[in-house]
Amino acid sequence: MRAGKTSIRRMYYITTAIDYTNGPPHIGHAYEKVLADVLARWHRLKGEEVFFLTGVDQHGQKVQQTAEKRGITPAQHAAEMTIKFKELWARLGLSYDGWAETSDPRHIACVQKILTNLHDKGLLYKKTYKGFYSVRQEQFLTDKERNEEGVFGSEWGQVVELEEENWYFKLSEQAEWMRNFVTSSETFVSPSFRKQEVLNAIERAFDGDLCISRPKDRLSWGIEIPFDTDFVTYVWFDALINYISFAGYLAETGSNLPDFDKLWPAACEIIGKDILIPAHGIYWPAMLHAMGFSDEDMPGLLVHGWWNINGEKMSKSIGNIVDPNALIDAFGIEAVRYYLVRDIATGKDSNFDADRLVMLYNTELANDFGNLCNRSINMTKRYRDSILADPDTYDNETASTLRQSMAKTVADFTSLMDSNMVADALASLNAQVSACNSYIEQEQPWKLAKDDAETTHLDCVLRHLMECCTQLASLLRCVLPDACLQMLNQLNASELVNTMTPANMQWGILPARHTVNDPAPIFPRILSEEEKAKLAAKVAKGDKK
RNA sequence: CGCGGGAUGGAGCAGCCAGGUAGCUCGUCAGGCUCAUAACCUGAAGGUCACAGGUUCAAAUCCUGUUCCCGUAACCA
Repeated sequence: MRAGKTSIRRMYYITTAIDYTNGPPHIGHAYEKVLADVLARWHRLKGEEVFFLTGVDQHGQKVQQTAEKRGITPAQHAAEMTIKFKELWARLGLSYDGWAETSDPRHIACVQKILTNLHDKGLLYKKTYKGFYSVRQEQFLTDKERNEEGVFGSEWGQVVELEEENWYFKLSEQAEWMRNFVTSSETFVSPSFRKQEVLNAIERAFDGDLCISRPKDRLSWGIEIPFDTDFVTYVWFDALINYISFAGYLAETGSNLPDFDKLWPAACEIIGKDILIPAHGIYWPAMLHAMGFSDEDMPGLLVHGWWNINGEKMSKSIGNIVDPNALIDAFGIEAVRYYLVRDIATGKDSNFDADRLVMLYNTELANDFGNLCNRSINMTKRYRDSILADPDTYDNETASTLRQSMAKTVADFTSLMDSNMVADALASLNAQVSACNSYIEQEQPWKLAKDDAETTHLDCVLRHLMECCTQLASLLRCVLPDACLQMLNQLNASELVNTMTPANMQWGILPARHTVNDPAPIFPRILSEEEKAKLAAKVAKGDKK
């Protein structure tokens, strides 16, 4: 549909679901955004041009209701909640390039153009629906809502029979295309086990068409339907459109939005498993196809799992919502970012456990990686006045093995991150950290330092350690940007790795006579008072020995 | 009823798609080291891979059935 697209240099376009501004953000919101940020940073690290979009969904019934209860306007309530999201994202260091909020006039204009186009094509129609309506819940009820006696229970409050006109999107016309597309596409949904769910859902979803409007007297907080101004459009043609509206689709000149042809299709739309069906797996591609997008112009969906709390689903009614701000207050940003992508296999569910958060931070970051860098730099400082000798003056078996495993780590990390398997990528990195710590034990640099005959041997050991720390820190930057920058600064290597991508990362980043800066712990251990006391007791005991 | 996921040493997980000595982290125990954030390294104990059949020279992995756990259940126009 867009001739000459191949000549344009494509960017890596990554999006997240836009969060509903009914309530404040919880750990599930934070997970999705951190995952997106890590992947965005990874692709930037690879030298790709990246556009990372996230934002908020501000319209709808629940926002309007909550605002009414609070005695403020929906716009005010949405704006307040939006600030909470933005503040959290700033704390977590999210590097998004675009911000999508559905009350943005540019988005509204795009939605209205799309609706007009579809209306002109005859893909939208108006029809009257008659049914039972719950005044309290403000929704129509189906037979499913009837209880065993076949009546609507008291939870629905007053139920009246009501007749209402609305606009519909001819979803059913897309069924055959959907079936073919989802069956044949290798990239539309990942992980692959989700594809079967979408296929199963297609058979059920296309019985009828999709209602896309609400009369204004029932819902005013939304985008007005341009050709029938008594109605606003309802959720699908509002929220889902953000992925293209903020990427510059049908944008006016001077709108300050990106060049759509460079971005689309999105390489990675990150969503939770709860909104795959029907919204993103069915409605979204059907909408795009109706708008004229071809198979090649469909986005790739990355469907992530959920954090459960003590084996239970996180929910307001159970009252087990985990507040990301409180977590950051208690454990710091590095620990939270690390945990959220380390302790869950992308796509699967995991159980949230603050003890594991602390454990993973203390062991993998503080004890293993942080301590490796610290002890290595410290030895360089102590034994060599912080100056590395020329390379190639000495070599041995252990050094050669370490170089090989370092190269393999870069390759493994790359292929795992490219498959969005962040937890596994971090595991491969940790394996190399262990190899480095093991290398130190084997070589015992503190002994080499006492032996004049081992001068070049010691130089070799220190150089290998510094080089590994530099490479490891530069890879880990996508997960822990601030901490790794500090580490690279201690290594005096932040400039040296700036232009480096994993693909051209080779042994020998640090030049001859490279000088490192003074070491300082970057990942201080998280200890409770009780643990501190325990450690002190252990030490006292050890001293007596 | 349907659909999806899961059941692997004390805990949490990977491996299963493309069968071939059961792996990782934490915990436990025993050693070692002293450069380091009282961190690090080595070794050991601990599993009939939910159960029952089948295919195969060979099954955690493929097939069939069973049990248990979790999620979801469209069409709420």
